[in-house]
Amino acid sequence: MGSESTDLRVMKTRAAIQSAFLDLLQEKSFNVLTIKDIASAAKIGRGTFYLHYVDKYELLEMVIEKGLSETIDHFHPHDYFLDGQAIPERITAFIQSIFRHFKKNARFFKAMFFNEGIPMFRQRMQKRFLDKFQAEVRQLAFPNGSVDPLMLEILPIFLSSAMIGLVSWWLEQHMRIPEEEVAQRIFLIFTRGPLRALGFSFKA
Amino acid sequence: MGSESTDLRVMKTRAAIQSAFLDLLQEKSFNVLTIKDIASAAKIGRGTFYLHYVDKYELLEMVIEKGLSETIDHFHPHDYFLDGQAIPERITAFIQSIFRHFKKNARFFKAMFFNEGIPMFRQRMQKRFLDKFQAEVRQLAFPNGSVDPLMLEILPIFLSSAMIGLVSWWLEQHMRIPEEEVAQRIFLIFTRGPLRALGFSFKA
DNA sequence: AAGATATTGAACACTGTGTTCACTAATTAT
DNA sequence: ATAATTAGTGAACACAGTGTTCAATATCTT
Repeated sequence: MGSESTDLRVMKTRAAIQSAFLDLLQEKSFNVLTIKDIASAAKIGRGTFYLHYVDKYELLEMVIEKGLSETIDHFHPHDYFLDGQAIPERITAFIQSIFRHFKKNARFFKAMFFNEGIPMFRQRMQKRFLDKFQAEVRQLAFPNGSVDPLMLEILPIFLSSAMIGLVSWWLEQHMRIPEEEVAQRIFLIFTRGPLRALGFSFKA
Repeated sequence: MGSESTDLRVMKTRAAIQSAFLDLLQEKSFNVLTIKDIASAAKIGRGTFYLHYVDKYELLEMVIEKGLSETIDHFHPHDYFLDGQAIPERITAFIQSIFRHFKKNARFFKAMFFNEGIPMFRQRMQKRFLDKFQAEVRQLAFPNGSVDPLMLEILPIFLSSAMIGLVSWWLEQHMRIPEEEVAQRIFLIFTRGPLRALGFSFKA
């Protein structure tokens, strides 16, 4: 049951299971997927499935974990700031790289975002982003030295929720709009704020 | 099976089912909930459940629909703007009222946000917000007359994702922080933008 | 080539589903 | 109040999916 094994048969079987699983998730809700479905799509015996995973939830767990750790490595908030100044080119470059990563792994993310039965994927993904962010943000030199602690707590949640929502929308639209375009608008929202980005001013 | 019925027995039974259901969702994943669990918590026969709902998914559907339509009525974006100007007091008042609504219906929202097995709740809720927003935003008078269409598409998604994320975080923290405090920070983000809200400036 | 290990497929008990049916209880209409 | 109507009960049933076991077979490793 150990996740590592060099036996060819094991590797082939697991790859077949995971690939068949992702394919099935494009068409059919995770809720109604049966082990029989997965086994026959992967062309293995039903009993064989149980030699590798306790149940379909563990399989999902493994697939998610793999997908998320690959994703999180693209994320280095620390690089986008220098001495309390944001570096615009790096920020837009980062936003674009995020979108490209999602495009490259669209099969995985479409399954995760849009399959009706996947539990808590957004939350899990967000948690991973937040953890990484927290770890890196402590090393940041802040302007003025002191920052409002509540703002420091709220903002990462605000931003990660917003970004995950946007990426999900973009995938849902089949990546219709070039990532450069989207990234540019996001940058505007970041720098000017949502209201001004739409052209609003404020009443005194 | 019609959703409306004035028969006392029917109303009592349905109320018992829905309340037991929400209670169970606080402790146990929707995935592993059985009709038997629900029936015995609601103190009805298992067969009786099927007189009212096709399966547990339809029950969930009904409960969600009820919760969301009550929520969406608290939302009147149209009121927060006047002739291309945002009205600060109204915006903060609105943000606070959102948080209060979630506090008042915490049993429902905790189940929906944090129960492992609820499928796609965030997405569904977001869609309802977006639809309402779209319907109202057309009536808005925009500054300069013309607005970047892509920005107009992206921003509602950005904001609704962010807000849903924040509310969910706030509930998860057991509403530790007064809604006035949170609303004030959100207002800052809206007006100054995320980066400036943290005190960053920009390199040319 | 021999030994080790993974896969197979059939069988098994078990749990939950969704339906039916005759019976009883509660509600509504007269 | 009583009759007519409708809802709830509880037991039985067939069915589908689960997770396990076991001897036989296939495939890898050394």
